[in-house]
Amino acid sequence: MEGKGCRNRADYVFEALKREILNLTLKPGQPISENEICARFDVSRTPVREALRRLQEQSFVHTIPYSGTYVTRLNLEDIRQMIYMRVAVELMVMRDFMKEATPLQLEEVRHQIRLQELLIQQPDFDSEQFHQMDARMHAIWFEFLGKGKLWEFIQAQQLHYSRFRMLDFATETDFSRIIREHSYLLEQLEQQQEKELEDALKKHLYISMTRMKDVIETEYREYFEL
Amino acid sequence: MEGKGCRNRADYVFEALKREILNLTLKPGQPISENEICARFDVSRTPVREALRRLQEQSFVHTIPYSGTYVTRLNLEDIRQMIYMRVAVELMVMRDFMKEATPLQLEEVRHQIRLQELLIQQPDFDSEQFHQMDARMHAIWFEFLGKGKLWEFIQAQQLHYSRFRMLDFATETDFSRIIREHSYLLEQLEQQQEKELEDALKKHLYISMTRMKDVIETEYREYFEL
DNA sequence: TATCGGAAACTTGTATACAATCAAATGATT
DNA sequence: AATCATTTGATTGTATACAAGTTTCCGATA
Repeated sequence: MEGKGCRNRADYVFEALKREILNLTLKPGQPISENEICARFDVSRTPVREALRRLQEQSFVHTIPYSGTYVTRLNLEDIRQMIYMRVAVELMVMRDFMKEATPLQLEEVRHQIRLQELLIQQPDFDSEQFHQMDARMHAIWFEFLGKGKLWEFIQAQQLHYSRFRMLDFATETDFSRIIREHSYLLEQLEQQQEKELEDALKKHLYISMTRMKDVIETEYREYFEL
Repeated sequence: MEGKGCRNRADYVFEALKREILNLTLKPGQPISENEICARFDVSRTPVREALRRLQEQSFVHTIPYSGTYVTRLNLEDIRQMIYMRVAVELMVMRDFMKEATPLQLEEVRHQIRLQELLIQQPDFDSEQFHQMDARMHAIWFEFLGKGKLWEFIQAQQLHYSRFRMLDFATETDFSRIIREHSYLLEQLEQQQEKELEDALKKHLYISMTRMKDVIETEYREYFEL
């Protein structure tokens, strides 16, 4: 019960529901019954409602008064604009980093890429592990620039995008492609090739968007708005 | 009571408190008494607590269990990184807009700038009006690119920055400077001067940061962390 | 006087009862 | 059989009582 930053029952329910929404255990569009949650966690409606209001504030659920509460559906256009934002921010971070990167820092980045290569060579590696390593990879640029909080913020506000990527990961098989792209990014950064860096980063971040277009239209259509 | 999107008492309290926090009626660091709020709005603790939990989720207040609830203080480093993000996003938007701007759209921007000039020539103009016009100005780039939602998002996540700017506006007297900067931005955009555009935008957005440094250290020190 | 202990008065956390509203099922009417 | 009004059961919204913990204050004690 008291795992992580759960200082009370409302926190616990909030974290649990958030986790289930993010890993798609609770499906987009699915109705959520307050009383059912109460029974599941053996708490009263008060902490459950607090959790739901907080989830609503982050647009993970929406409530229709006197009617019902539902897990929000994914919105492709919103996700597209979020990725646009992330490209813009990460590009500026990389350009700034390019100007002042020390050999020690560059080696640290290379180290991260080599770790990724070793991970996917293990026969039973967990895609969740890779996800974390990928995030760590992107986080490093920010931290070296003293913009760690900004990365935290970007991540926090991209949780819907991460829900989208959850769908993506099920179909992803070629992890080596991602690593090759990381290598290429570092290469262009070291050689101060601004234009190539920009194009590569855009491609790297937008690719899941294009890959998923058809999957959405068929299998998971009901997970999306419109 | 039912003004705007207030569907219930909790919504009403939330909007009211949020407004008071943003315009600094409720001062950073100030304790908030649930019972006092109850008395003020003549509602029970339930909707008040819902409002506070939502405000907490947006980091406008923080609650120490069994102890108290307080308006969050401003964090200069956080604000700095937020502005960095905004520069990155807005710069990319302007660069993209530069490539595909139509004469009609450019005229619309010029129109906005002229409106600002006319506004500050009125002897009794409201600085809040100017604030809105300034926001409208920046919003236009996004809308023309079909990224309106992204601007909404940026704004929503920059409410702390807006709290900071509230302090700034009290001391701001030279609104014509801001308008001159807008004109200059448009000029560089029309002439496709990427480098100059970038420098001007950075200066335009970072300037309040540098202007406020000394004010913070003296008059409003207790509004900030550290 | 200074320090420690404990009671009292605050704070937030939780459970519960009930009110308000909506949505679906039901039955009367055409 | 179809339609409309009503009832029934669902949901969320609100008030209140009490539990749990923290802080403050005051007095006993060294």
